[in-house]
Amino acid sequence: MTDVSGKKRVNLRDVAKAAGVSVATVSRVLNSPNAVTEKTRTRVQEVIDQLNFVPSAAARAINSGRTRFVGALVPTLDNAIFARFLAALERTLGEHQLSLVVATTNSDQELEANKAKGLLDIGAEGLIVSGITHSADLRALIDRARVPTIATSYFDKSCALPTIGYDNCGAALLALEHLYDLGHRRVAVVHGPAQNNDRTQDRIRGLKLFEQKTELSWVEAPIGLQGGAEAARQVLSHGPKPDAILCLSDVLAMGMLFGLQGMGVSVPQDLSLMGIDDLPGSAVTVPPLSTVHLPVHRMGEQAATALANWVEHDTRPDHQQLDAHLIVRGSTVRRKRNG
Amino acid sequence: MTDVSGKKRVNLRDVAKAAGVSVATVSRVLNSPNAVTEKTRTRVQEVIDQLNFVPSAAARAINSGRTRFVGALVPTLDNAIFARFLAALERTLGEHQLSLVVATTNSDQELEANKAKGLLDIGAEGLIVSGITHSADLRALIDRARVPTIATSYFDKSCALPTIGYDNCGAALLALEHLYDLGHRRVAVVHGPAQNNDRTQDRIRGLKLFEQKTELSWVEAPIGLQGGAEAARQVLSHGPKPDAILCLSDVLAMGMLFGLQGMGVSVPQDLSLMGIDDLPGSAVTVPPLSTVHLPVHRMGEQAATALANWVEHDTRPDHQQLDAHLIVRGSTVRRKRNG
DNA sequence: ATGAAAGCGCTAACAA
DNA sequence: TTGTTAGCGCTTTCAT
Repeated sequence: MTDVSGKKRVNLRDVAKAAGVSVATVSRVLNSPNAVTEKTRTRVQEVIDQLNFVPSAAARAINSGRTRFVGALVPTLDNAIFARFLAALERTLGEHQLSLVVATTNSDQELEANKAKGLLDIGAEGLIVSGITHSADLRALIDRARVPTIATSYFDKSCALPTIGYDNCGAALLALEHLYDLGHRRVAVVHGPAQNNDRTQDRIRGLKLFEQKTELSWVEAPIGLQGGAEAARQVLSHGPKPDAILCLSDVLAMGMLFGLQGMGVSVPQDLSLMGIDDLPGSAVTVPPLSTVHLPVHRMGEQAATALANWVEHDTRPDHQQLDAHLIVRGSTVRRKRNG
Repeated sequence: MTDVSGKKRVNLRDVAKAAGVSVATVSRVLNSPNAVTEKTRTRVQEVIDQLNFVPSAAARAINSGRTRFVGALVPTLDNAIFARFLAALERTLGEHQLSLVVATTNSDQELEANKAKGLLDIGAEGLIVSGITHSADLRALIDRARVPTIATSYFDKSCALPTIGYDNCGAALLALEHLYDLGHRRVAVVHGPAQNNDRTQDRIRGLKLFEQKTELSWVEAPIGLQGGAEAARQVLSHGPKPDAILCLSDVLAMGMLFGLQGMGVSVPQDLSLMGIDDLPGSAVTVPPLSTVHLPVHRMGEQAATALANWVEHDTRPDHQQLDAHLIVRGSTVRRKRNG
């Protein structure tokens, strides 16, 4: 702290002096209270409270090697799905007395590696990354520094990093199967930028597994309501009208809903529409959006807990698969005989 | 860093030894390069690069008092408006080599004070808070510790803290005047939880200034699409149908749009609808949303720059008012004679 | 311009 | 159980 204030911060020695004990004892009541007599402990604690003593995080870090914060690298804050994830992450890390430093990567692997390095340089004890595809630099960095690092939003037990996430491929398939079951055969798929985004790539891969049974067309659009709305135009202007539109994220689907509405296309009368994510708002759109629920909140909690344990007790977590499940609402209906 | 890895991190001494200079010299090329001969400087720099030396942030902090990070306290991440603000804040702080630690307060002043204390304890050099109303604890904390702190999302030059934000009262008024100009006299106002949220309170205050000229009714709803959608029911079930609905945030307005749509009410034919915020998605709703643009992105940039300068050069920033302006789109139209 | 050395506030051996 | 003391890696006088 740039001690602008006159009197400098109270330190261990001040407390020790005031309590009539040694610095070691004060340090003990802070770090291993059981190693101190109850009597001295309470006395010291009183002095600590009275003097409003707060141990210097820096001094502590330099000795114990603990900084008590971890870093999270996410593509963007500007998407409710990550914001929700981070909210849960932060809350749960807090329960473990860990702070969270957020860095956004804009889905740029080089930027991601740089920011990760920055986080490590300032002492991050662990890292949360999105997905399993990262630059060689970042992988080397994590390897070399042996930083506890968890990959999220993706489940892949063959990944070198522990993954905590869902099966993106399966989630997409869940959606497409639902549309298939409803009789839709011609499906337009709208997805965010696939480059540098393995979650999206994996969802696309899932859909391709189904390509014999359905006729798929593809549109890439920037994530966001705008992107979804603009995609509507593309979907309807090229080729024959699809039976259904599958957006690989809910914001895209909401944007699509507006886009279609603007063009006079009714959902689900004219075509079915689905998303993936299940944002809170997806239940109140008109019609309410069928989607695949992705448990990002739980993902945040589990990632936080796993990372905290790894950092604190050096216990590397196992991969954790979270369940993604279909949510059928009003935006998807059985295909009418003469569409 | 809990040095799990075998060989420990390179330190200043290692560099000094390898370069054949003293630790002081190495420290100098790091912190005041001009105080060193070009020759030695380059030589030392080479060794630094070669050994991949990164100064310990903790050790640096303990000496210089600099931790190079600041904290931001926001009500929630789960609202695009804050996410956008933080994105800009983070980006711009990065340009000043400052990291950002985010803490969410859930609009709870006590929680806010606790989290602020936590941030300060771990060495935050500055703070960004939302609004100007805070617990006595927090005010005392900021005062006592003399932490550079900027209040955002609110402009009030009489505030003890420098404020960087817009005139919430005026922004709301801008919206209501627009509705008034279109001939609307009966306006339902939908706002988020007002308790503990001075931005909302100030917007409400603004509207009340206009209460002689318009007949205002009030509905409070949780922020989010859901909240907005549910508010639709309330707005239309109590009392006579309003000429227009003014939502004090865009997400609420979007939710309202869905809610109305679900009830068979057309915007803007049956009534006009406005928001405040101007989210990117607000331009693509159907109809596109009239709103008041709040420059949160610029706010993030300016807050970051101001805080960075305060922290680095001890220059307390002035209050900065950002311009909020009306955006007229399709959701508001002139009131028809026989509504 | 450079180096030697004294800390910064704390933790962790080690001793008592 | 408690105290003494040696660092941790760096910055910063103060000499040279």
